[in-house]
Amino acid sequence: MSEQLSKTYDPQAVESGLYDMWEQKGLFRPQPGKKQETFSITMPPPNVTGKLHMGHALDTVAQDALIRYKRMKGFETIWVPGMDHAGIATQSVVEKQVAKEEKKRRQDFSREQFLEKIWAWKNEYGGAILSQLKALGASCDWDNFLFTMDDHANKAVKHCFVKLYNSGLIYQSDYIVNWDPKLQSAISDAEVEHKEIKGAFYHIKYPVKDSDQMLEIATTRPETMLGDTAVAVNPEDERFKHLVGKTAIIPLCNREVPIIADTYVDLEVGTGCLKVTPGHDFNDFEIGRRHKLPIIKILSKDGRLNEECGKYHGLTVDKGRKAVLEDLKGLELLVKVEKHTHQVGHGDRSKAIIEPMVSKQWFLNVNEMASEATEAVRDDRMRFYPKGWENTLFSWLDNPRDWCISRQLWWGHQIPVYYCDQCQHQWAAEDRPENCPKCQSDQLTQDPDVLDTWFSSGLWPMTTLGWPDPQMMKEKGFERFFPTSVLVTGFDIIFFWVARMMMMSLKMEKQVPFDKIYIHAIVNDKHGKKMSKSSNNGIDPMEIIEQYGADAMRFTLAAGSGYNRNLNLDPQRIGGYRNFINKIWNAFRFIHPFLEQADSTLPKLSELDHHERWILTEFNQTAKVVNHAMDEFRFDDACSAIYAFVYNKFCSWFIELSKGVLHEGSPAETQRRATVLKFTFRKVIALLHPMTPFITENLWSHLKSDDERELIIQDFPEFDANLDFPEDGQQMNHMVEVITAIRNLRASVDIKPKEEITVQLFSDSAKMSEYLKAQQINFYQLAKVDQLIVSDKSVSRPKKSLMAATDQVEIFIPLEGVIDLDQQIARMKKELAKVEGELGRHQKKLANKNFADNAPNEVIAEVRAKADAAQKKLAAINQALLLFGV
RNA sequence: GGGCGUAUAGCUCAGCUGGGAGAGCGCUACCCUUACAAGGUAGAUGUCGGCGGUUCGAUCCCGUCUACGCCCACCA
Repeated sequence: MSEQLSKTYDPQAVESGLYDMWEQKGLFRPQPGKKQETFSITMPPPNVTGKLHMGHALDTVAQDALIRYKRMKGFETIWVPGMDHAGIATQSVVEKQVAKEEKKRRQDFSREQFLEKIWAWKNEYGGAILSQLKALGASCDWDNFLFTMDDHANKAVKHCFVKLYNSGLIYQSDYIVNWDPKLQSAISDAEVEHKEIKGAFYHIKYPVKDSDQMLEIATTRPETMLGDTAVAVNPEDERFKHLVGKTAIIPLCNREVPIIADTYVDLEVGTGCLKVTPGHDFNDFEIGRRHKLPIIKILSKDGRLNEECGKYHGLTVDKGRKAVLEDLKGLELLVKVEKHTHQVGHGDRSKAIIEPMVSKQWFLNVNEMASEATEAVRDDRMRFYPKGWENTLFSWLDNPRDWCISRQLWWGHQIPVYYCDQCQHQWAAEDRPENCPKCQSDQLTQDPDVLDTWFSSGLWPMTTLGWPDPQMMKEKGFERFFPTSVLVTGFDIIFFWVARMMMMSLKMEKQVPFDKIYIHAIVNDKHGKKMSKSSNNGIDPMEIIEQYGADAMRFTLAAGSGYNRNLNLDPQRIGGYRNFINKIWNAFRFIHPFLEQADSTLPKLSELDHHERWILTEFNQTAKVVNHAMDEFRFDDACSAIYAFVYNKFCSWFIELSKGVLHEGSPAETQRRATVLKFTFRKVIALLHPMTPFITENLWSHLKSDDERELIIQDFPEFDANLDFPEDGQQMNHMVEVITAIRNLRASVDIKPKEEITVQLFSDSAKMSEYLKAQQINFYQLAKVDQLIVSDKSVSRPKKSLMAATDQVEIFIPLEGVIDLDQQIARMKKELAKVEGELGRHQKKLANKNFADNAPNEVIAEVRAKADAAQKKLAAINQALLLFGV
């Protein structure tokens, strides 16, 4: 007890060492608790290339708060951390590095060589984010850490793939996909972002063979005409009906193509004639299928025009477009150019313009899996918080398109499909086979593609718990922890990730992957703008932690998190909550010297005094609110309840009221008060621990007894009916009201804080009078009232005084000759008007027959009570005004 | 084009199943009161986006308009 406590809270000093202590003592590991229930969370694995940003911080804080809450409640908890190999992102980083340092391209290396480079990079630079999670206080179980490219994860992926392959859900097909020319890989629909681009409609004439007629088509992508294999019109279109079945000639390449009729063509749009490019347009691909049109690919992997394009071969799409237009102009086939803005797909990673392109890819048929997932949400086996997000999920799952799962990358899980070079047999296998099962040849080739990163992510909640290895599942407690309790994530990956986990888990294990899904807000800057490098409005969590401490940042994020979808973060708020942490710190400094006098248990309840019963009651209410809020993921409500209790109850009143007792009370009183202070404060920091683990654990070390363990595994406070004293609560509220009124009166005439005053109170209630008399000493401490006279209302009131009234008590401060009478009268008249207004409203309501007939009884009673109180107040003020001669 | 969401104090946001509005920050005044000036006490501020409707009563429910977000979508 002899150590010096700094006057202000110093986050660096307070927080340091605690994380290592928790970890070294194994407190993050699952431990059976008193509840006999489990609570598990799988951490959304951050990218190996990632740095902590505010979004992660919020995600982490929400999860950690839940885990700590449940751990303290006595659940056996596990929070499994991991890291994602982030196929595209990581490969790009290393490609850039190699380009810079060695002036080489990926293709200059063998696959094995390049993968070695990526692993080397990963081991050296990857995972910086993990230590940042620790700085935040994330109490995850590092012993169960998993990297998505670890052997075990790889086995899980292969196991799943083979199962799906053998059941026929995974198939290979020449299909039109989103091709990212920068990555030179296919990407899935979900990875395409549509952005508005200013382009143009080019109207082009196609000659009709053996005629002088021309068909006018409109397109935003004229260069794709080099791949046209038909022109389509609507079968009902009178303008073109007679041309159906004839042949059109594609200019520039002079290809003869059929003119076909297809209902897809809209009579109203464009010219009514549609050029059909099955190789490079999603709709045209479908039309092509219906009409068995040939497919001509005009682009190479890097997005340039290929050898099909004759003289345009080698040009980029952009240059090709210009050249094509130039030539059309020369042939007088370019009719007009209209400005037009339209949506163009971009790769969400590479930002490159996506080219629809036919290529051979692997697909997962998700039809059935999607409806299984939908059903599981509809019948409440999984529940979204807030519930509204399930619509977002449904909108996607309700019209599923097969998922393109192959990527033409090296970094990732290589597709476990093998080809026999001898007999062309193709099959999938979990372990690399030695021989072809058909012809026994040992000349085998594995499919070169890797799987979409989200394929492995989709298995994540299972993989991290040992699936599908029976031994490992046993060790990691799959039985106990799966389905996981809650998934905490942002709405931006509902499609990418949440939906995929649902599908995979239901397919593989016939179980949902999690019971609840808490979707938290996206963190923006204080004006609601997305934080981004280009706007330069990002707030770096690590800088905040350095400046204000992890606890202040955590509390800020938690206080801003409920069912909202945006959290607009104002750094000033963090400062405000840092002050709150400081408040806690100083409350402790106040209690600190008295700890030695405190007992370790509360005295008999009958011995507690009024204020002690009151603070225990208030704490009880707070604990109730916090528990409820935490169960519903209302971190905002939990935080504000604690915040209000600490400031408005514990510090402002209980500590203030305790000063007299502690300094001037009898030894027994002092000891009792010290005991209650300690008892309550211990509870408060326990209640706060999920939000602000560092300072609370630090303070706990001063407050715990020798045989008690760390706060992180202490009981979480809950409502305790034995410590609930409603009557004391009500009385105390009256006293607070009276004291506030006195302070108010003092302020109104600038009575200096140090100046002592006399106050006369009048009340009709004997009980109230008695109570107020008993509180006399507190009036001195809280409002510098050195003389308090309490009388019943038969006693005449002092003249020319400061006067105020509550519904039960009249308050007079006699200051004859000192006060400005007119000023006081004006103040009282203002108050009078306010109360009159209130009363009028209530009376009007009560007089309304419809109200009396229809409103519920309790509402009527409430209004009547309010009217009553207003009436009494009004009478008191009126009477006082009479005394003033008004 | 469809869908979702948001409009409440100067700023950022709460407001539970309808009974007449709250918090934090900021602001004003006065205080270095022996836990804390990262503090204390007191205070000011709102046609609860507009217009209709339901109801005894609407910030809350319904309709509609306006503004701003976000998501989805193949209008060539």
